[in-house]
Order: sequence, then structure tokens, then C-alpha cells
Amino acid sequence: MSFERNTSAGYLIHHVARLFFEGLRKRIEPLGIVPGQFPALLALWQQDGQTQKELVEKLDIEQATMANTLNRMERDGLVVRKDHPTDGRAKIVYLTEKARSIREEAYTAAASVNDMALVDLSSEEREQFIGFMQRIIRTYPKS
Amino acid sequence: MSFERNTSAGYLIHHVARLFFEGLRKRIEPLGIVPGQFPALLALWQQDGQTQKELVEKLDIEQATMANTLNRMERDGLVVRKDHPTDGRAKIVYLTEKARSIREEAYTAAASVNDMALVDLSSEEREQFIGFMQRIIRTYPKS
DNA sequence: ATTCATTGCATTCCATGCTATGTAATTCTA
DNA sequence: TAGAATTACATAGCATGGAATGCAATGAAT
Repeated sequence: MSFERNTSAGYLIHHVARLFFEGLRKRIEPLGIVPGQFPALLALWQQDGQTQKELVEKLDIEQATMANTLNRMERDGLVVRKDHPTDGRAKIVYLTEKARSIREEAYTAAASVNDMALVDLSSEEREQFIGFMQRIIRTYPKS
Repeated sequence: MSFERNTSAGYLIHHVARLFFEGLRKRIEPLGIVPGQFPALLALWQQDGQTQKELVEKLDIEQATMANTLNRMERDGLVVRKDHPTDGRAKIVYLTEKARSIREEAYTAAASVNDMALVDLSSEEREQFIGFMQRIIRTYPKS
């Protein structure tokens, strides 16, 4: 059998994901954040004050990864963790003023990466592309 | 402005890439290899005996990343590095018998991940999807 | 031929993903 | 209600990505 890198979906996706990731990194660096923090920030900008469990479920990221990312975010002054009022095991994550203040700029940066990477696609094609990925995620075996 | 995770191309790609990456990991683990080694292996299966520079350019991976990956591959008995006959700076990377022997199984594993992830897409849609990614890579600013 | 720039690689540091494991708090069950 | 199971989180270890840096070999310019 032969196997072509450039016609393998998995190979291409990995490559494209790196392009987006590094593109985002460059644009948000001035804001004092990094790409791995973006998912948590998006979720918290939408609704501040969530438990780690809620973030993990919402973002489909492993619990350990989230804990480590939140450690770095706390270190960088983006979030604070407070004890849950009734569940002694849980922590609630809140954005700091610093994180709240960069919201719009971060949105702009992310939109700009998307636009830059997708220049060659028509809006119709972009919608198809996004639709394909949503379907892949939806139909991928849960575990 | 608002920003929706599930309609952001970059966000979705990152998510899908993780699905593929971890799916591949599970399937090739029995072969004694990991997903990060796949690009180098594909290139070397296609043509054994390449310099690191050639691999870096072909695979669009940073030199440092390649060097580290090759270190692990050498440690795992997948490749050996030999001195370049005329250029004292260069090393040529060769597959070991072990790496050569798992080629077909690795192809099968990779194809299987692709099939599994893309079940919901028709063959026409798969081609479109792949075409979109090829165009994104091609039009992405070189640096 | 000597000096300077470039090239090919290695190494270190850090972010980000995962798995495995530990701990404390909570909940369920007999 | 005591003991067992579960849950929420933390931590350690490893792979894989990039940036920065160092070094030795090569090539170019005078």
C-alpha cells in the first residue's frame, strides 16, 4: 500500500491546526495570553465563574490539561480560583480585570487569524468547511 | 462583539486535530510508535536516507522539533543517524529494520483513523474537505 | 588564505496535550 | 450511620510543538 501525506485528512488537519495555532499565538502575544488559554477565556467571557468541571465538559479538554492551563493562567494573573460555597471539592474560576479588559482585542485577533487562513475560500466554502468539522466532532465516537 | 467557539474555524480545527491525533495514538501504540513520529516515518518509507534538513523542509516542521523527534526515534530503535559523506555538518537518517517492518500496519492504522473520523462524510464531501485544507496550506503566508 | 556569513544540527526552555495516580470531599448503600 | 464508591481537583511524567541559543563545518569575499 502507499500512503500520501497530502491526501490524508488526519495529516492535513494536523498541519492546518498548527498554522492556526501559531498564527493565533503571534496575534495575541501582545495581549499577554497564549493559544492554549483561549478556550477557557472564551468560555469565561461568555459566563464568568464556572467550576473546572464545567469548563472541562464544555471545552472537551481533559481535566488534567485544564488544571495545568488554569495554573498558568492564575500565575499570569488572568483568573483566580475560589472555593465553591457548598462543595468542598470544587473550585470556581473567575476572570480578573486584566482578562476582562482584553476581551474585544482577543476576539478581533482570533477573527483575524480565521480570515487570514481562509482567504482562498468563498464564504460558502467556509461554511461547508466549518460544517464538515462540526459533523466530524459530532459523529466521532465519544470515547 | 461576540465569538462562538463552535463556528470558529481555528477552534474547530484544533478540536478535530486532537481527535485524529489521539485516535492515531491508540491504533499505532501496538506498533511501538507514536503520532509525532508518523510524518518522519512516512517520508522515510517513501525514500529512505534523507538529511534532517530535507525532512524539515518536506514536513514543514521546525528543525528543533525534528531533532527532538529523531532523538526519541533513535532511542526507540526506529532510525539511525549516519554522517553525511561530504558535508560534515549534516546527518543522514535511515530507517531500521524494525521501522521498515511496520510500514503496512501503520498505513492501515492511519487509514482506519481517517475512515472512522470521516464516517459521516460522503466521498465527495471528503474530497472537498481535503481540498479545502490543501488550499489553506497553499495560500497561508509562508512566514 | 584569513575573515565573515551561512548552514546543519543539538540543546534548553516552555506551552499544551494526554495518562496515571493521589487526595480530600461528597454521596450512596447496606 | 459506617464503609464503599464516586467526584473534583492536583500533580507527575511523557510527547510534541515552537523559540532561542550555541557550535562546528562549510562557503563566500577580500
